Amino acid sequence: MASYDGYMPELPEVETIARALQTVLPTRVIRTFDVRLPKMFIHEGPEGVTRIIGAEVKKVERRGKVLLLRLSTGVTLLIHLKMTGQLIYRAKGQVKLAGGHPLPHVEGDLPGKTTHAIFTFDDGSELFFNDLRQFGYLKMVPDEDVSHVPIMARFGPEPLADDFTAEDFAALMTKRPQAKLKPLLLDQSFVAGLGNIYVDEALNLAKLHPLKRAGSLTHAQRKLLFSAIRTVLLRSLALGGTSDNTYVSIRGEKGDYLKEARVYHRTGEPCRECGTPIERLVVAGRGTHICPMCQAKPRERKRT
DNA sequence: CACTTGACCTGTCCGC
DNA sequence: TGCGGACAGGTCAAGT
Repeated sequence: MASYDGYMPELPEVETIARALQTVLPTRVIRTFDVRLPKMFIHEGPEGVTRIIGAEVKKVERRGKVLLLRLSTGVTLLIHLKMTGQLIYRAKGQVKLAGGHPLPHVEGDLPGKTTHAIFTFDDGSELFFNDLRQFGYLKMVPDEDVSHVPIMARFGPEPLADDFTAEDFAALMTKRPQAKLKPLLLDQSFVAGLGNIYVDEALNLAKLHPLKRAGSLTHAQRKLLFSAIRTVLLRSLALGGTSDNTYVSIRGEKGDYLKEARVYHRTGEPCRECGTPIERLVVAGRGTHICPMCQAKPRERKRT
């Protein structure tokens, strides 16, 4: 069945990268910025790299699945890894990455043929942006425009934010009663940062079928789904994310969440709760994994 | 208006 | 052994 495995950096993976970069990049000054595949570097106006070279990295943040590098020159770099993007950091003189070579899809030493942009810093360290499928991008935006970039403007609440409560989540659900749970949770304007892996994981933990309508949930189920989302995200964060195929940390290390995934990538394997084989179906055009026993299929009323 | 589909890409897997 | 097609999926634009 399933052939090539994606790896999908979602909230836990992007957060893992952001935290790691935040420990090494601030106060570093960018000495060179080499864009090998021009379409991966998006910027307005003619200045291009002139606002990047010589800039000091002030802070690294995450919003949804987007990384934000705040620079001292009044611009922010928005980095989206989409499915197969990697950011690999190498200290000066470092020979081997912690995860060992070769990185997925990077044969031999860096840069590889999927390396599309390279930063070098004042201390001799380097940051490589690799992307097998070239869907990702680096977008340079003046600080004052960041919140107006469409992807940023659309984001819904951060599911792990302290001030985002179960009641807030339940209230949002009542506004989308017709929506099916899976496409709703994948919608970044509903809640930011969930992708295919953690939607499947959260729905299974909450014992809810992905085709169930949001409006059909009881209040208890809405709160249960909220806590399930937080549980799977926090657990994955603790394990360094999910490495299905190409995801690695900035030091080349894989994440361990897949080892204890409940349903994702476990088609045919026994449900950890009841032993029933995990099934794969397609919902909203995406591979979807469920336990058919724990997650009862909703009775769909025929439209007349 | 809400939802679905296709495009963007490349490597892997499967069938013939 | 080789080749073509399906598939993987985040986001956006276009279609229903």
